[in-house]
Amino acid sequence: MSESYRDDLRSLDLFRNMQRANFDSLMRAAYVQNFPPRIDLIHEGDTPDFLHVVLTGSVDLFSTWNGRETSMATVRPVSTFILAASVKDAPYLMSARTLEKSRIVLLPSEDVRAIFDIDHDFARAIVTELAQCYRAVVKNTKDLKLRSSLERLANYLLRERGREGADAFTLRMEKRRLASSLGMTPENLSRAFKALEAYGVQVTGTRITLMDPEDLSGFAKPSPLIDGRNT
Amino acid sequence: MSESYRDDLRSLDLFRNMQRANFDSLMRAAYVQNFPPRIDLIHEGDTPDFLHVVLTGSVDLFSTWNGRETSMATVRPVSTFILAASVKDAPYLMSARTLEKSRIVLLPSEDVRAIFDIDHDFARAIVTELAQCYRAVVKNTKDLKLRSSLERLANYLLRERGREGADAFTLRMEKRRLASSLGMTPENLSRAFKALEAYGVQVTGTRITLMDPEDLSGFAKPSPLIDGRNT
DNA sequence: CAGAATGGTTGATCTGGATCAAAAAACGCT
DNA sequence: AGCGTTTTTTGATCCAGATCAACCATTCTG
Repeated sequence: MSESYRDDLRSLDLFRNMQRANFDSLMRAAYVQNFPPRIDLIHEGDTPDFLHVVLTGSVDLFSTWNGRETSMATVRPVSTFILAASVKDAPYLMSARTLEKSRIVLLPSEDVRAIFDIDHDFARAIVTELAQCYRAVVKNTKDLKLRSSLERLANYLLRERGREGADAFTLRMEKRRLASSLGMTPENLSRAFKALEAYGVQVTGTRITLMDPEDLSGFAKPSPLIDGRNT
Repeated sequence: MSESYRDDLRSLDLFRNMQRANFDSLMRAAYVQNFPPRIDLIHEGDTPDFLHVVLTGSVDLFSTWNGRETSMATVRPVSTFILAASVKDAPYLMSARTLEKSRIVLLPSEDVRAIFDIDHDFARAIVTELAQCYRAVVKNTKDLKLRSSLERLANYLLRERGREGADAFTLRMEKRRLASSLGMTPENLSRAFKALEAYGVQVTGTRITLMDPEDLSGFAKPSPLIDGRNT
């Protein structure tokens, strides 16, 4: 494992405060792998052999049932995924596939659990991370159950604006996946963008410009308890 | 705090393995309160001063946005709620109200965090609990995004049957709340029950009888990755 | 026990969003 | 650059589920 990857991992909240010796031991068991786009990394129902960390590229977490499929989340560098399954040693609830060429670190779940048992700072970091994940999913549920698809899109755009810190930005995923993650069809997303023109949303390909964020915000009614990133 | 309450708490996975001294210190700071039905216990957005434990009765976790409201979960004895907010010291994402007369233990979040810092077994238990909660919400999201309301109801009934271990059972909540927790309207729930008669579902008031669980199951297509209780 | 709430059901209607079909645009790939 | 594939858009139609309104059934309460 190269030094630079090591440092990337060490900079994550999850690994930052653990003891050096434990981090080193975790790293010795780890290995890095490069994947082409659209490769299945894990399949829901499988045993969580590894905790995954995305170093570069991006990964789609999705689920299927009865021939249907929905996008649950997107994982971007540098962050981990399927921590809950790893620490509980319970089957994956979601599948994962690369969206683009991606470099991914695999940490054997067994080692993660072993070090969790002996390193209190690591345990603490895991708690914080899990609580964060839990709260993110709760917010997502509120978004789904309390808002219409148009409202979800509007709030999504405002969140992206917040991330970027600018009124114009580029969508970070293709529209079909955005539609799925917002719980709607691609056709409907297209029409929803049209409908938001009335609130100053301009769309050119993947380029979004919010001409009147105040107006859009008046419609979207964002709430820190649904849209907040840190709360 | 009476002995019997103490034992009820101690029997929870969350507190079972922590050191006696730490458990005692947590109990000293705790107090028990009785609430009548339909009392607001916490309000989303507030600061999480206490970790709550339901001893008797039941509590509804719900969320609101823009004048709408949705039921997120029901907490039944003996279990805790809003653990994530407590350990993160971040605002509640959900509100809570008693459904019936309830006895509830309040543990100051501050003490929970302090003891979490010094008791590794407690930390471990918190991780397990949070991972469990996280996975429950993920399953709920899959239920919402991948299934129609009729399918959600059918699977709900099959899960209740599994819990009870019998083909006939009584709904544990009023239908209006069931509707909300399944993400539908009361009117629609009523019609959905009608529609499931075709699969041997008999409804008399709150009494449900599944005349042909196999047939219902063939329609509902339950999956351990959505409906499983322990996985 | 009457009468008022509250919860549940039923019917009629409406609408958000899905589905189907097809054209247009964007994106590889050789 | 040019061809085939995939994505996106547009239009037409359909359907699940929401809404509105009325009515019935409970249960609470004075």
